[in-house]
Amino acid sequence: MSKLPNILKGSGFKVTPTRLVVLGLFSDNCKPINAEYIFEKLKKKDINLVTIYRTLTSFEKAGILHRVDLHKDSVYYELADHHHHHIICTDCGMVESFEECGVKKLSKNVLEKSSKFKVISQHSLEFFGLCKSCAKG
Amino acid sequence: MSKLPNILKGSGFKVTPTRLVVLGLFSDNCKPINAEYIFEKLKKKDINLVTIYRTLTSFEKAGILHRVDLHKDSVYYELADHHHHHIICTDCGMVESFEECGVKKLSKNVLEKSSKFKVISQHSLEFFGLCKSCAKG
DNA sequence: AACTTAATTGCAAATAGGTAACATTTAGGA
DNA sequence: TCCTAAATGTTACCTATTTGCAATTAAGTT
Repeated sequence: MSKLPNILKGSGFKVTPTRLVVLGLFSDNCKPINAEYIFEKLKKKDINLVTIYRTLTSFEKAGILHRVDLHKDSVYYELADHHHHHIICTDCGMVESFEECGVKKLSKNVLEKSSKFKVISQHSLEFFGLCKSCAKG
Repeated sequence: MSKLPNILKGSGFKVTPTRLVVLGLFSDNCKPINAEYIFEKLKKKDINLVTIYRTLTSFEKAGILHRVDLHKDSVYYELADHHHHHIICTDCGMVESFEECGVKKLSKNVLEKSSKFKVISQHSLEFFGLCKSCAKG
C-alpha cells in the first residue's frame, strides 16, 4: 500500500521526503490548504517555504492538485481526485465542502458551443454566502 | 439616462468622477478586468492606482462587482449583473465568456443539504482547458 | 452662494504572497 | 559505488495590494 510514492512516480517525480509529506497532508485533509498551512504543519521538519511553493506548483502542473479559489489572499489547493466544491462564508471565511456537481453535462455543452476552445480539462465551482452564525449578526 | 450615478447613489456612494469612469469601464467591457487594466485605460485621467484598488474593493463589498478567478496573478472583476462564466486557456490565458449556467437549481440543493450555511448569495463557475491554437502545439 | 464635514483621494511607505538565481545536496539509475 | 540531473536551501527580489496620514472634494446646511 505504497500509494503516495506511486502517485509521485506516476507523474515522473523523484520520491523525496518533502514531497511525500506534503502529499500526505493533502490526503489527510479533506479541505483546501495553502502554502502557509503546510509550512506550519510541517514546522518540525524544517522545510523551506520556497520548496513548498515549488512543490505545489509542480503538483498542479502534473494534475495531482487543483487550485481552489476561496476569494482569500493566497492560493489554496486540494487533491485533484477529490473533486469537491465549496461554500465559503463571505464574513468569517468558513468553508464547507460538497460532492454533488452536475457540471459535467454543462461542460460538454459549453465546449460544443465554444468557438475558441478545443479541450476542457477542469472546472471550478464555488458558492459564496453567509454561514448560520454570521447570518445572525 | 443617468444610470451610472444612480448605481452609485443606490449603494450609498458619493458620485465622483473616478467612480463614474471606473464603473463606465465595466459597463463597456464584457470581459473581466483588473486594477492594472483600469489604471492603463484611464492613464490620461491620472487616477492613483491606490484609488482604483479602493474603488474595486468598495464596489465589491457593495455587490456592484463580483470577483472572477482566472488563475492569474491578480484579481479580476466584472459587473455583478452580467453573471457570466468563463473558459480560460491554461496555456495562453485567453478568456471566453458564456451565459448559460444551470447552477441556480444546484445552488438551492446545496443550501438545503448544507448543515452550516444559511444564505448563498453568489457563485463562481469557471472552466479551464486549452484553446484551439494552444491545443495544436 | 458660501460654509461644513465626513467621505474621498493622493502620496509615500510598508506588507505579503510568491518567484528567481545560484550554490549545495540527494534520488536513483549505470 | 559513482554519476548526473533533479531537488532543495538561502538570499534577494518582484509585483500585487494595503496602510497611514495629509489634502481635497461632494453634497447637505445655513
